[in-house]
Amino acid sequence: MGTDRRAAILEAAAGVIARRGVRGLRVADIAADAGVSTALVYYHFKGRADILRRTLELISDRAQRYTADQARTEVATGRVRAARPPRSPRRELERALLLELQDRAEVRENSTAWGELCATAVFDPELRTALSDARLCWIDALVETLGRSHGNAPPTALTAAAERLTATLEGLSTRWLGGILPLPHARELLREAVAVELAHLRHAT
Amino acid sequence: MGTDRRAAILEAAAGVIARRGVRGLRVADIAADAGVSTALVYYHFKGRADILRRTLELISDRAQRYTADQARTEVATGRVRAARPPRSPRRELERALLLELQDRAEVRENSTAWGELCATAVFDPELRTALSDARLCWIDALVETLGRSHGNAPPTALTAAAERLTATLEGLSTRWLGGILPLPHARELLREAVAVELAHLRHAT
DNA sequence: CGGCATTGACTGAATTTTCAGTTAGCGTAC
DNA sequence: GTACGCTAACTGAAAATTCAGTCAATGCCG
Repeated sequence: MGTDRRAAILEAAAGVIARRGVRGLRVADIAADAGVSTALVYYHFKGRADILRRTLELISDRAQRYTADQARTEVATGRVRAARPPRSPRRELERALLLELQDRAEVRENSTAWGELCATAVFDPELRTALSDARLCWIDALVETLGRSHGNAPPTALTAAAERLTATLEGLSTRWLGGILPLPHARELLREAVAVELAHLRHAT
Repeated sequence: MGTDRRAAILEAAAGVIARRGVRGLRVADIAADAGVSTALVYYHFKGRADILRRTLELISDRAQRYTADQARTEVATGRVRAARPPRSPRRELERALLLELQDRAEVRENSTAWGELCATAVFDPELRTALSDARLCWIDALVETLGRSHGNAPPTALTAAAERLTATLEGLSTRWLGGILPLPHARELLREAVAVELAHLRHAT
């Protein structure tokens, strides 16, 4: 276990992807970024494709961690100070989604890499399945959150809302990362999207 | 003006991008696809990067053309048979957006290439500006459509709705092309998104 | 008209660059 | 002494880009 070099290589890969994109990802760059020889990369990984796959896992784990941290925090505080007023469903939903629209380096990197991997997956069936799973999981989580506040709405309506919200989030994220939509504006649009969808759910009940 | 070879090369480039992605774009492929020597590609264009830029222009022109054709058709028929009942604002908006979600080869190709170029633009400032213009133009068109039916809503609300709808469309399109969202479902989600946003606009007035 | 110069479109065959992937071996800890 | 973590230097193939010229058309002078 003396080696965290392997992990460093993956971190570096995520960084390079965020900086130059999957298209611009060269094994030599990863190595340089990790302060390591290219040969070591091949010592630890099967090849470029393998690195990509593992990096996807890293990215998706990180995203998982965001939301997990979030949930854990809520539960913990909920338990400790039971007197805290329950967060409104709207707030809860907003927070869950806005986690992906923050100006923290980690988030930005993650979002960029995610976008790249989505784009790459269009032409790479192997990435596709993994990505598909991740997205379904993400949608399920949202549906669950929605269900807690609008459990009486038909399940298909909940799913549709979750699908639209994640799609909207991805679209906004692309624009943000593409530099044509300032972060605050993106966040505002997303908040409104949540409000709009929730209003619709209430009306549909 | 005797040469449409140059245009053929760009058409071919769009096709190759849609088929293999920007990363899989080889100049030799473009040439082969256009039935031309690779050298000719360099005769007409400065290099790979130049081709990419010009192809983005082509793609965005094509998208423009869709909507222009659409608008022209509406105006024309409106003039000729004035008795035709006016299309409901919702229908009009739906049609404009659903144009990008069709199973026609031309549309699929254009959407795929568009997605690829968006993804590329995140890392290429030169592409970025062009893309930004195209998107603003697209949003303006939507705002205008929205304004015709909800002119009394505050302009910022119209813009926000248009921004959200285009973002949602792009997100759905990505999923469709990525093969994780069947086309009919994507279309249904988009139709609902329109309904949801319009309801919100009405309420906000 | 008919020959000659010029030019733009175009090509096949190099040349150069770029990268993923390999090899041979060094140090060191056990 | 051997297994492990690691590197410098290399290879081979795939692509990008350039070169040296062909060909067909156009203009122009006599």
